[in-house]
Amino acid sequence: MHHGNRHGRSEEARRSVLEAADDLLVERGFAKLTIEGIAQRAGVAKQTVYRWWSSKTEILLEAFVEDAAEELTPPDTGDLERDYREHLRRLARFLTESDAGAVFRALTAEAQHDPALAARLRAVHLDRQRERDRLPLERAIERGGLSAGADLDALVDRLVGPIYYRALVTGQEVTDGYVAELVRTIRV
Amino acid sequence: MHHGNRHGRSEEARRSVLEAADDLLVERGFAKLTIEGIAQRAGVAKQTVYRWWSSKTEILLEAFVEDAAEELTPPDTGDLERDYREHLRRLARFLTESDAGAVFRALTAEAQHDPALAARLRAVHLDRQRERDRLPLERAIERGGLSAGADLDALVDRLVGPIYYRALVTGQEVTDGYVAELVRTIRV
Amino acid sequence: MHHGNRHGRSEEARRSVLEAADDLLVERGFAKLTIEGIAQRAGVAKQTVYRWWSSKTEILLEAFVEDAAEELTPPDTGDLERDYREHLRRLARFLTESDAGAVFRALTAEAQHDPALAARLRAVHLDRQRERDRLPLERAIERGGLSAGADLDALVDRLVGPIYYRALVTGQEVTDGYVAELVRTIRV
Amino acid sequence: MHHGNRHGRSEEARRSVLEAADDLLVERGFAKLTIEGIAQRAGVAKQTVYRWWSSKTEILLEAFVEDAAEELTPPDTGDLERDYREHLRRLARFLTESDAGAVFRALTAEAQHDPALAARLRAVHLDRQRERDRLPLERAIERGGLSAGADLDALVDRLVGPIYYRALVTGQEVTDGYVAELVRTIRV
DNA sequence: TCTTAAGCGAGACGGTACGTCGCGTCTTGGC
DNA sequence: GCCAAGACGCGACGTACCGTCTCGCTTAAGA
Repeated sequence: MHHGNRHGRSEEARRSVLEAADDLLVERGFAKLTIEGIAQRAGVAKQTVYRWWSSKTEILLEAFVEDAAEELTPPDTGDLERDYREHLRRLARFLTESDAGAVFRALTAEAQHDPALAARLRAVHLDRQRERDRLPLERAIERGGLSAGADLDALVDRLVGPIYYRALVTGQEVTDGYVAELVRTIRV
Repeated sequence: MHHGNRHGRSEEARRSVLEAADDLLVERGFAKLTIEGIAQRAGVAKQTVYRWWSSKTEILLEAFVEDAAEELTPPDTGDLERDYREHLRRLARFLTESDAGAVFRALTAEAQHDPALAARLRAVHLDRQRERDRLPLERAIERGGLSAGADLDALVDRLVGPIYYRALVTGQEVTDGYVAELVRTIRV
Repeated sequence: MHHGNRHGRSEEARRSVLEAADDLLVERGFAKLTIEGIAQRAGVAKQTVYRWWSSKTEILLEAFVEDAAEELTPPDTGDLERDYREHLRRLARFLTESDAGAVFRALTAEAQHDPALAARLRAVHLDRQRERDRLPLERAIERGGLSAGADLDALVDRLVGPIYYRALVTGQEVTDGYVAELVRTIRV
Repeated sequence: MHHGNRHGRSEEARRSVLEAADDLLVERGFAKLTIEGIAQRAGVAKQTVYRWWSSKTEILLEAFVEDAAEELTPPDTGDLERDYREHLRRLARFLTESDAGAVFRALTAEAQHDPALAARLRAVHLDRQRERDRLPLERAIERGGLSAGADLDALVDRLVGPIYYRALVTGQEVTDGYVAELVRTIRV
């Protein structure tokens, strides 16, 4: 086995770091997550971490993109409201219960006082997620079940916004009934 | 001027600390906000800070409650939609542009990985704010302009949720048109 | 027990550091002597070392002055040559065999590329030692056994110079016979 | 120009390293002399340095032997004292003012806590230098101007010892008068 | 009036983590 | 087979804050 050479970095070290960061975030929380600790858990030199990442949020971002981004694609049942009921339930569960959701919340939290991170987070995840979020609406327009003139952006916001709000701000539970009522408002 | 006495804390020191914390948060951001720095800026001994607060978020929470909580009361014009248009516009501005909003975002961010802080934040601000947020709806019901059976909680979420979502997550601008369309959905 | 307050540093920490430095120099040698290691062995925070000393040589210098400087006072038997035979033998043993001598050699070594240290070393030790080195000559002049016009500085150099030369440069042994012949040259 | 071949080491790389080491020692001092820095300045891979030398002192030793060892041969005027006056003056100047002397002081300094280096330094330089140092004495004996029974080793020590002592330990200046008086003591 | 105890500014303390530098080892592809 | 390049694990550097502590002061209540 070798460690690093001129033709690029050690993939092994890279994976170790991402996994260690993920594990430690879930185990100890963001505040107690340190680069020193990540390096130690990963069995890697601290310098190796600093060589490839500039901060612990960069590591989390890469880890997040790597293993979690594709989870949240809405289903395609041919029924607009049914698709969103399922999708929003999954979104709520992702935000409040999953490990990947914990990483996402940590990143979103840091992005509040780090505009560069906010931009990166949008670029690598949020923009793509937004496209996935609107898929059922686009399919409904294709099927003719929804007016083509609708402001999809605003409509998506009205669906996912309250979910994020409850998950990130008020901490209120997102019940099936809550989701169902939310989805019913699409018919405007 | 005096420092200390045997009957209670120095109000002067308390104010200095809160102001220093507020200023430094806006100047340097949450990550560079340190208790050591707050104490120095406030001209106060570190021990004095630790005597009365347990963390920098506790200080920010007290500062936030002290100077900002009352800003976000919706107007009462007798017109439901007009009240919310104004209220949501103010909410968006508060979240994205004001100093107090920066403190709120920092606290909400920290609350993502600190359940105790999340609970405190709800207790001292969010619950009360929620009551203020629903005032126009309650007045509309009293006026008979809205069905008494409506689920006000869910309705409030559908109004403020998208605002928080844009301000805290996607960073998209909240335009007057966006607010107007959002408010129009109340009539369901 | 207390650690530090506004009325000066902890004497306990100071002693621990000096002893740890002394011990570690003898155990591991100068190259493997680290401030991190000294702090750990002394049971002291690294910052406490840096607060009071600027380098490991500063620590060694203080330790050296504290426990070793007074060892090398020549005896006073009333016999000039006898006094120097004894003194030079002790000097050789100090330089090549004692722990304090090891510290002295380390400091002299560092002083080769650190003029500030060289000056400090002279100020706190060498100048005083030089005065002790010439005592037998001065007593001999008082007794009338030596011409008052002699260049004492040069004479002292001719006595101690070869001892330092063998101890620090060539590593040749300093035998009793060598010392005896050296001392015999005083009668010029 | 070529880099590497299958028939032995690159003389070009060797020279670059020795020159870089010499230059950097004089420019930055021994403490700031690093193998990493030498390799970079020499335009050579770190591995190439490690392939041929085991430490920075080994490099300096080779550099020292290469360019400086022959400077200190005493003149041969046929006059014992005159030869030594000139030789000791040159020795003092070498030790305190020349670049090669800086390298020598650095090596002697390191040799204080590195017996292997001390032995190497003697083997490659000091022993030979000692032979050069005694040449005038040997010539004087041949000429009959000095008793054949004299202890030449001790005599040489009494001449060069004080010079090294002043140069390496006390830092006092070595004046022409000082040298002259020292040389006068040969006639014992 | 005089003691006395609580709060104060100050700052040293034992720690942990920071981000950087240099160590000595390694692997690679080119010559 | 040596070379330039450079990533790697490692360990120490010197710094910044952490949260705790002791100190001498000021002050006001109560003995």
